Amino acid sequence: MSEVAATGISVLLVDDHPIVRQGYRRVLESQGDLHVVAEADNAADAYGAFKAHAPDVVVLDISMPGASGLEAIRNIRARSPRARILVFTMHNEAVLVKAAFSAGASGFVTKSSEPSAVVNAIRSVARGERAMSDDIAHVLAEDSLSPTGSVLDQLGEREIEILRQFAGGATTEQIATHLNLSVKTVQNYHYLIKTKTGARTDAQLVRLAASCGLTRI
Amino acid sequence: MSEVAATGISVLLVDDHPIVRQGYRRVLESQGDLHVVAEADNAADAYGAFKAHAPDVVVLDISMPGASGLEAIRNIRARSPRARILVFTMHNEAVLVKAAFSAGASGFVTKSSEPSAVVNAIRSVARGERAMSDDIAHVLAEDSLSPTGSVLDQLGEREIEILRQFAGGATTEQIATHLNLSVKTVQNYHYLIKTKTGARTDAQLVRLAASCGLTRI
DNA sequence: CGCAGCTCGGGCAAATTTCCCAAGCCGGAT
DNA sequence: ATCCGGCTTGGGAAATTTGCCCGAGCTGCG
Repeated sequence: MSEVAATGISVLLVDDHPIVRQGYRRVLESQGDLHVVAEADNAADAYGAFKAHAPDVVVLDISMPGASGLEAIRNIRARSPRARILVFTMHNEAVLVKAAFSAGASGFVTKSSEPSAVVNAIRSVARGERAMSDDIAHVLAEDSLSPTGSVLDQLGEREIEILRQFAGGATTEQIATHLNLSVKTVQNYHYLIKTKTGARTDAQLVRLAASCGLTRI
Repeated sequence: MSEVAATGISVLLVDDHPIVRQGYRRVLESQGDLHVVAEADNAADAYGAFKAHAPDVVVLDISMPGASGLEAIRNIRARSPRARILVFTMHNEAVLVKAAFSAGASGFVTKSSEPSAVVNAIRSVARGERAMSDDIAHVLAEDSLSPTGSVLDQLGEREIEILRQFAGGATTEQIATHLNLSVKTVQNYHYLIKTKTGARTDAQLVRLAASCGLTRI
């Protein structure tokens, strides 16, 4: 860590908005110990940039067009398990946070955070620690009744199938017919899936399903 | 206008993310002729800041919690018709663009734009010209040629705002609180939106919103 | 002026969601 | 073999939401 302080921390910035990247770059560079060595504007390029520059920390917005940011996390971590990834986004849904961590993220910071909190999170992640902003800790705490891992791992096969069809736009009756179940059973699954994933609304469920690749939009 | 060039252009930044504001500030200040004289993190404070600092240009993100950014535009313009407002957001829906201009915006630039395009737009707006980024011009052009308007064209401004928040994962109560409406009204809008768009389930609504660029997954 | 459209909300029956519960089944642990 | 735990399937009842109708205020427009 002392050598980290001496060398500084190299950062790969991944965000699809050029001016936002530029702004972050300036904020980070002004810190003295943070150096943006590369940028990427989509999930696909993120891994290439990671390979090429081996940054200490990847700062990435998971709400990007094209492939999900969660995919990018898995992609990078699968091939470089020591990668440190800090998710930096405006979303603060518990399901997303859990999905990001189980995909291999080291930290999760919202854009509502103070700049100082963001740079501190980058330093924490660079040291190998987990980091999250206060608001994220709060939503996780509220949510804190499912200690189990990946969002989809806690779902059974039937639940996943029903989630897929639901997120695809099917009505409860259609799902019941497709699967030869009673409407009541499908309703119960619907409820179960929501509680298991921590989604509070159907919209969050759809977003979750989409971010896990369960459905395409 | 020559005195504008001599004095520089004063800017009020309105965005709800502190670090994003800080980033923009640095990018703009680095131009030499642009000076950020004030910031606001919500629509309600925007007018107060405008009054206090009389900036040449207001740069404002319309996707903020609380009152709609469109409200803020109308608010400022109603009391200071000479105000120059540049909308700066990640959304690129034709309906939103048209709503912003008819609310009194002088320009509309997306965050996908190059930083140079953004600063040039600020300068154009400061000169009293209309400004928009290339992608916005493109969607407006497409929109004016399309015989069958977008699904979103049949929705009112409030409906679009509520659809955006809903698709983003907000609960009915959260939306009601954000927009200072009764829960009942939000429920009615929810229903209206469904019937107008023909969506049968909330999931279909989310997919529709996503495919129109109203929200991102 | 009148009409149309948007915004905002009340009302009320019907439907759905939210929880709690039970039973059958199956695989693994004891 | 037996028990435990998890998955699957559904019933039931209270709480909430939806579906649809309504009116009122406001604004812009012919």
